[in-house]
Amino acid sequence: MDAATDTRERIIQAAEDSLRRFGSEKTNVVDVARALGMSHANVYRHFRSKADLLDTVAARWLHMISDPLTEIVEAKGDAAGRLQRWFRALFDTKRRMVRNDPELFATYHRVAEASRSVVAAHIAELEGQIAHILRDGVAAGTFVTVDPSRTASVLFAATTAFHHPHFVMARAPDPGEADAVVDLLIRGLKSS
Amino acid sequence: MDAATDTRERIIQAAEDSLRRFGSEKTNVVDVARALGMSHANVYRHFRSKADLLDTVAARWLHMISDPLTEIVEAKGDAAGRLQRWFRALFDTKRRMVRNDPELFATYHRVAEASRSVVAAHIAELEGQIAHILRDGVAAGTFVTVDPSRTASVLFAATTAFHHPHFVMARAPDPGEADAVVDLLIRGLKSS
DNA sequence: CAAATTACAAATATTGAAACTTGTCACTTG
DNA sequence: CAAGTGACAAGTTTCAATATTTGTAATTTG
Repeated sequence: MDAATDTRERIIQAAEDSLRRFGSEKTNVVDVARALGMSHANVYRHFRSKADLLDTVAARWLHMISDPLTEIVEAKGDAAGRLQRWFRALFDTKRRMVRNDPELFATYHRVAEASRSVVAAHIAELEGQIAHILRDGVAAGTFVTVDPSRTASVLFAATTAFHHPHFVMARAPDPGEADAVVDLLIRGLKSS
Repeated sequence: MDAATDTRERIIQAAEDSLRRFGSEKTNVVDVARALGMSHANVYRHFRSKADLLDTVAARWLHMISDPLTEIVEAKGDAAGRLQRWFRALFDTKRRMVRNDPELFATYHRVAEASRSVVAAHIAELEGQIAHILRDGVAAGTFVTVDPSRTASVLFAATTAFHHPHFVMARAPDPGEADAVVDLLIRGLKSS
């Protein structure tokens, strides 16, 4: 890792610290720089803007959600079962994050919301994972799907109430109901 | 209609006027009273609090959404088709309201959000309507549902992205995708 | 006497001057 | 000369004083 990359990394971590300790409202470039003993102008040598820095932080946070799910996507065997496990894992991660530290979750949600393109990439990543499982299921004859990519976004939309931060924060969603929705959707995917 | 009921009605309408013209932030009891040429203390003879008045206004607005749907609920014939039409009508009403006057929709949404119990009653009303169609479908052998009431709330949750004000306001939902979700759910309801 | 009012306390919101934050640029340093 | 700094303009936020709003109670009116 060269010096510039290291400094960049330290700025990102200082920003994460600031978000964790003071929240998104009170996080500013001057304080992040001061925590590292550098001038705030130097931060602007490594990031084009405050938004650029926060986009980077948001992207990392969202990867903490999507990365562990790849294990389920790449597993072998029954596509329907994997789809069910994938959704359960997603819902469970969100619920756990909110329960562990609601403040921090709300902070990161606010930061992510401000980065429309970062969120779009995250959703594309998740829908890509669903599509992957669907393709397996279609190949194995489990699902009747014609267009896995389109169906992935249909499934993602149909489970909004159980993974969207807005709802996970407002009222911890009922896992039983989440299972019932996923079961109903999977039954639909299996039926001709 | 007696005099007290009439005054109550005029206050409700003045509050609606104020919300339409000035928004929820700038609507206050003093101005509503002034618009009617009465003292604000008199408003408190007819409503226990400002929240009570706004709850009443919110309930009316929500009834403009749920009431027209009863026609579909009470129609005869194919339950699956009625369920599809019911959801289409709901999504379409929301999308139309937002498109016609986004400001006013956002205003009423904010007012309704402040009245948790009024929103809960609205959701219960809508889920009751779905359950009614489901019972017809189960009776006719179209659906395999065991518990219409529970399944109604499952369907309502699975279509959140297409009827929840938050999403309808943020990005006008794609009607094609909404149809795809409802189709998939109905296929699930039909399959054993 | 039901409907409404005036007058008031407590909570909340507005406002504008002062302080802070973002972003840039010419300049310094190892 | 790549990495960093100090000083600054423009935009935004904060804070305390001021004003408004909510809700109550004693009193008036048709």
